[in-house]
Amino acid sequence: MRDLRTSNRARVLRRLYFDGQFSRHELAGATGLSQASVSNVVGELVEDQVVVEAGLVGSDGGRPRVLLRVNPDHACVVGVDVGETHVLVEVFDLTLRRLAMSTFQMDTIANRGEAVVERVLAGLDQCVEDSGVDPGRILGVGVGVPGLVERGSELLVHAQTVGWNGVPLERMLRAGTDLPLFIDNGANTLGQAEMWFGAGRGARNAVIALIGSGVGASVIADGVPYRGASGGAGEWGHTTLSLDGRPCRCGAHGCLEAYIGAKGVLGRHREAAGLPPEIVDEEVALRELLAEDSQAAREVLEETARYAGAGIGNLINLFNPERVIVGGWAGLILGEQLLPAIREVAAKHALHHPYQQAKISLCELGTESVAMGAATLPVAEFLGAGGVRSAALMRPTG
Amino acid sequence: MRDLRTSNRARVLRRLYFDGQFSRHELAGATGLSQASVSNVVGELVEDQVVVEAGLVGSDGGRPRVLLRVNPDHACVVGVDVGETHVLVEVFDLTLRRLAMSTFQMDTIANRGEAVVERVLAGLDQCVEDSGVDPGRILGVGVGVPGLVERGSELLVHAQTVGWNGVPLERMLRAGTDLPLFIDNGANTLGQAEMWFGAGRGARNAVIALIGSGVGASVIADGVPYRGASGGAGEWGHTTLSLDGRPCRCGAHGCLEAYIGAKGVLGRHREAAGLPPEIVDEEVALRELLAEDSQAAREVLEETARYAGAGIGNLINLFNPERVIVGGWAGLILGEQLLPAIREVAAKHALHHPYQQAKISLCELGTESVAMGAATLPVAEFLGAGGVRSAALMRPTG
DNA sequence: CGCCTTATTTCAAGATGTGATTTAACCCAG
DNA sequence: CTGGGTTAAATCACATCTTGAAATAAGGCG
Repeated sequence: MRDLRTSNRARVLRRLYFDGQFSRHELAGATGLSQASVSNVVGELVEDQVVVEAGLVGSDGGRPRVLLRVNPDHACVVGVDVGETHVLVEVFDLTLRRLAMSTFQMDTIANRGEAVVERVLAGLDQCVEDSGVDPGRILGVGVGVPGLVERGSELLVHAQTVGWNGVPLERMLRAGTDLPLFIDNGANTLGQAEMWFGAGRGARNAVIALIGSGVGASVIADGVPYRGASGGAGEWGHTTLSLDGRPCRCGAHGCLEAYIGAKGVLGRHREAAGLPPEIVDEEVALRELLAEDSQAAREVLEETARYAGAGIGNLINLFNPERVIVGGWAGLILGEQLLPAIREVAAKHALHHPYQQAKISLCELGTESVAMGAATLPVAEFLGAGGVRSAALMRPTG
Repeated sequence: MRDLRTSNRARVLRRLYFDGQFSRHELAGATGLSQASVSNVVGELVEDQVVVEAGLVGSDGGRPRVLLRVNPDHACVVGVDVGETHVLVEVFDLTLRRLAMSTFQMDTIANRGEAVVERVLAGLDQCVEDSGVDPGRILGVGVGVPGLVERGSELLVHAQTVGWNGVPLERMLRAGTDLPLFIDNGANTLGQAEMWFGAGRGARNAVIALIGSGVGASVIADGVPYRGASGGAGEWGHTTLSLDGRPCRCGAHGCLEAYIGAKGVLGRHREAAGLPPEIVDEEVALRELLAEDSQAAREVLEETARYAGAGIGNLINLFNPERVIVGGWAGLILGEQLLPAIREVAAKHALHHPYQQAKISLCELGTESVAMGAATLPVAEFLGAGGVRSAALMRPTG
């Protein structure tokens, strides 16, 4: 009994959130509830101002239907993208339209957890002020971080590449804000954004394959993010694709990342061209490589497509997804040109049947989607609680 | 309201099924229900004879607790293992103790769907007679098949290796029995058996890695089998581990199966020894290889451990499981000797954090567990329905 | 034998879903 | 402009279910 009403509210609310406007009558059909129950539930939701009426739709001779929709201004959420060299804070309304943003570049966040926290809190204050929202309406703050999030007795962030080794980010942020905090791997939050609003809409099983300097993946299984036993699932970049192959920064050999990560692609090119390693702007270098009209460049790119295609083939064989969504800054640059070749290779390496099911495409949202995806976390909590601030959304003090 | 009682019955029943005996009092704590509700629910379950009282436990001065347990004789289930060269039918009581079995060897089931159906039905009749159970008490028949099960408008079995290309097994069996049918990939049913009664007990995230002539995996994510978009998830054997490596029977190159499948191991050995390919009893040959005291054999086995370890490392990186359970007839033979080496290699290829979470061990149940796991399917349905024959368990006719 | 402790059942109240019925709102023909 | 027709939404009465509290059951122990 306790949470029957809650779950029915959640059903109705989710439908309205993701599938737009419905009348009470249509909601009954869509949610499987009786019309009487929908009436009751909607009545509560309207009274709570979570849902508002959005006009009438006349019909051929009957009482017009009253369309309902989620009230975007009922509450707002904050999304934070902690990248390896920047901190981005954004405020959204309930439907994730951006109200304000604040961005800050850093040389590196390596070993600078305190500075990151400071920037996040400053950006939060700034954004709230700029957007003019009532702080009491903020459902929570979602934070995407560039590493593994371990949920033990305390939430710890492990981001090897920037020297974060068990950073208690939640506790550190908690010292500066009372808002509910939701912290997850940035790859997962980006994936979540694509699932809600991008290339993953409508899919229940998808893999978002992210290629940047590093390589990772976000897995959605049966509609929910799959995190594994300790939040470490989806480490696609360090799967072995070529036993005893190129050395990888993780210490192993033959990892996918060593071939298709931006550093791997550029490194292979410089080796092929007989040049010494050099520190460059990777994004510029990658674009130059794609534009370069040389045998060496073509070969490196062809090989990149072969590795990426085989890697995606592996994802298809193991996860049998409806969608494989390629993203990450390097993934988008490479994908634009190489996607047809990648599809071809994946088709060769994946089994016929699962390959048929999988649509391989590029991410549709920009790189800001890490913050937007982070902001989905408090929204998801809110929807699941049927449009009420659940325990997880209660501010610890008052 | 509709299924609140059902879900509470299911909660109580599952607890009793998987965690043994409880008093009503303890059940209240364990399920989160109030004592009054537990009393009501248990009252119904006892009246339905799904649950029986199992004696008293005295205490220091209070009313003794009445222990409850699932009634093994309330119902029974049938499990069928359709292998590439045999059909095994077993009858179990509700707690999956075997009551009877019937096995039948075939040269091959290739292109012999009709013959398989005939043997399954004959075995079913035989077993029911041998066990003396009332056919009306049979909850259903679970069938594990050696291939992919596609659940579309009609259930179709695709088993490439035996030439089954869209065999409508459910319809074919339906012609010979009214019992509810549950058909799944044999790898999945075996995995299910290990999760309920074997090496996977208590884990919520696990991968069962099966090595036989072919290689596959069964993935359990958050306690439920993960099947992907169309039942084709877990095709571990055809993930690429060595780009452009050994040719695989699937047509691609460098598949894991080409290295660690029984055929792959034996083939590599014969090549290393400079012998021509030969048709042999693979199991015997594999045992001989393990016993052989030669440089060539040692190298082949060492290489096998390296491939298997890297393959398992990939599973760990992608799924972050609590357990990796190695099985399959060849997996058990190889694993017994190579498991330490495999663990070592996996540790090198997997990232540190997810590797730490994963316990790598061997299957605990014998090869009959395919049939037993198949039998868990109707039981799971029964438990989920709160100990009632749900729609899925209703016999189509009367 | 009666008090104490603990387990289970009973009871009354409150919450909720649902089918049937009623009311609301609008179209349109006459 | 009025009344019938039509569809949407609200209301009602009832059945179901959970639950905290109180009552009852069952045994130990002084």
